[in-house]
Amino acid sequence: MKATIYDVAREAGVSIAAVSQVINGKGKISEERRAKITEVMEKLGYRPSVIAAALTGKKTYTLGLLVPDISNPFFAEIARAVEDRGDHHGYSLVICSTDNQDERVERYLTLLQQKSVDGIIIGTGIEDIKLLEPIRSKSIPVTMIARALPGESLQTVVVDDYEGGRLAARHLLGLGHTALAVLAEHPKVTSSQERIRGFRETVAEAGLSLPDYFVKSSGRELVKDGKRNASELLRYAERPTAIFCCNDLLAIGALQAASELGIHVPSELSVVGFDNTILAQVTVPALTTIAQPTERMGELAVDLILQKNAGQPDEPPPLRTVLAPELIVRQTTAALLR
Amino acid sequence: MKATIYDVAREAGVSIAAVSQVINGKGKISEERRAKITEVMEKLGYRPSVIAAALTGKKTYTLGLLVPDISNPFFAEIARAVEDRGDHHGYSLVICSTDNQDERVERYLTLLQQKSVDGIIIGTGIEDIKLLEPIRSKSIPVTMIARALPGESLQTVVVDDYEGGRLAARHLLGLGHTALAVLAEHPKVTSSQERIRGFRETVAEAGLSLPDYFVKSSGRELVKDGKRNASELLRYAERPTAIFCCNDLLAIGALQAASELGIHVPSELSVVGFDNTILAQVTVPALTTIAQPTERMGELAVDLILQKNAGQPDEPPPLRTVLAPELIVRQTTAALLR
DNA sequence: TTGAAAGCGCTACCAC
DNA sequence: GTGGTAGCGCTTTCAA
Repeated sequence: MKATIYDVAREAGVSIAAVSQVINGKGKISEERRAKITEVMEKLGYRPSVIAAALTGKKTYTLGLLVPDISNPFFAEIARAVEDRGDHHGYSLVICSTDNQDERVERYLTLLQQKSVDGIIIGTGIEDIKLLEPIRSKSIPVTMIARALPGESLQTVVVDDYEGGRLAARHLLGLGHTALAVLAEHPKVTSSQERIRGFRETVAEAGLSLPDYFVKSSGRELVKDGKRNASELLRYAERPTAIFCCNDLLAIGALQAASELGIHVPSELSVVGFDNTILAQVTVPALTTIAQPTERMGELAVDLILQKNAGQPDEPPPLRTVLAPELIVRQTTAALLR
Repeated sequence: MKATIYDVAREAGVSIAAVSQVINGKGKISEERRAKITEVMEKLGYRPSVIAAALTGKKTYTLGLLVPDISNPFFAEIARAVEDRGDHHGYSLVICSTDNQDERVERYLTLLQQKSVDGIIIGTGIEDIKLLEPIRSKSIPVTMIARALPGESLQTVVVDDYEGGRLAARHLLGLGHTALAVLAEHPKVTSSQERIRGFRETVAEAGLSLPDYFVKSSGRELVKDGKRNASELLRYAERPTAIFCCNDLLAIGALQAASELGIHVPSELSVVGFDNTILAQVTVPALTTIAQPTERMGELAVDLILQKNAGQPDEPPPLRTVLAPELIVRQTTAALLR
């Protein structure tokens, strides 16, 4: 049986109030009693119930994290970063894979609310912003991570997707490519849209264009869809010499398509990914990609939601924190041979 | 402000007991009152507090999952499987990355206990079995997944690691390899030990031996350590023609080492991984590996811990469920050329 | 059918 | 310093 605060009090011959005091290290107790109580707690293997404490208004020390899919390497990394920082502050993490379905987002949101989590970090897209209404009105802190919600005034921690797209474009342009294509995620994924916007504008600035038929969207099966779409692109009479993929999974698909079609990477085709997941390090050739500072993002998101702005304790936290992406040049990009 | 059961009761002009009844769909209430109460709940956006309900002896509908590292693709997949099955039964999942450190295991275990989770699924190794004592004595259901604890009478769901090792050995032997080496995980990882045992015995049955200097253990940096160890192996005057790696990450390291040394895979070196994570599909050449049925494992572990043996409701659940591994032949293994 | 009331384990306030 | 006690939100008898 689990020991309760009453068991400890009785065994130590004191009141539960006294026990509560030593649990929370507050109030005044004689050293003697404190020692006695501590000893009894030890002996009984007593662990205060977070549930009961939470009911009296204290926190649950639990955070919720919504991601599209925890088995997606990028989000697994985000989750790890969030978990670590949460743990650092004494919080644990409830994981919720939404598969990008609003219906699941809604379910999880009310579930987390019912469980009285102290905050919810959202790293998944939400189509219908109204879904957030219920939890906002219950004043549960919410922070977005790796995904921005257009027009919403939510705290957000993202990488500069637009700039990431620009980095990719500049890199490819610098290598002499002029026939550029893009493998996008599902059209509703905002980060993907931004990356493409940055890419497209940079390409335009170079006096080139990115025709619509050179931009392919994917569904849920990232690798497979990426492969299929890349395959299509590479079969055009005038095929692209470089493909910018909105994430590493899509890039893997592109690499597979190229390999299957006997198109050599990077001499005949350059491929750039996004996210710099572990996958980028294991492909051969190793994938050139745009890195997101996942660890930093996790830290910031957690600190923000817990209102632990270590830095300037008085300044109101920024509503939008945009981190710089970084181009990681590996082996899938090269100057165009002719 | 969050609405409570009192708010609903007052607003509907009934007692909280009545509200409680409609929440739980129990007891007898007139259709009229039920409708009225439901309406008020709706209007107030009322969501019963799981915390408060849990305090009265009901469940928390939360499960804990311990894994070495959620950012490791294999465990991310296990987590997804567990999450899905838990969700299926109405439970949410708290993730705990232990980094294989007993100290963290201990911390997380008491934390989960304090949060009154309804069960803990452990997918990480534990050196000191005594760590489980506290939670076992508090009678919190515990189930092991993907990892077995030697000599412990805990419900366990694992793949047949020994058989997995045999599969790998038979495959390699069948291809004509005689100079076999192994890339192991940390010596304390039991699943790794079993895989090697199966591998070694099968090799022995073929009249060959697996010298100790052909078996290398790794630390925490799987890919890096795998690369370093493989590099060493491949530099021996008499180098192995095939390497069995205890997981895909190590195999990636081996692939990188081979590539760096200009040793062609699979014509000069065959590599077999373990786990069949997404990584195995993205390497080039694609990795031959031993698959674990992660989805099924997640289902079983959750059903076991929740005691929902759909099958035979009366039979006591098996203490040890061993699932069959499967050899997935891709492109990193080939017959030995000479 | 319905509601009053006794907890569940803990915190916090208030008297002593 | 110390302990009594009123809740926190909900479930569950037990009378009415």
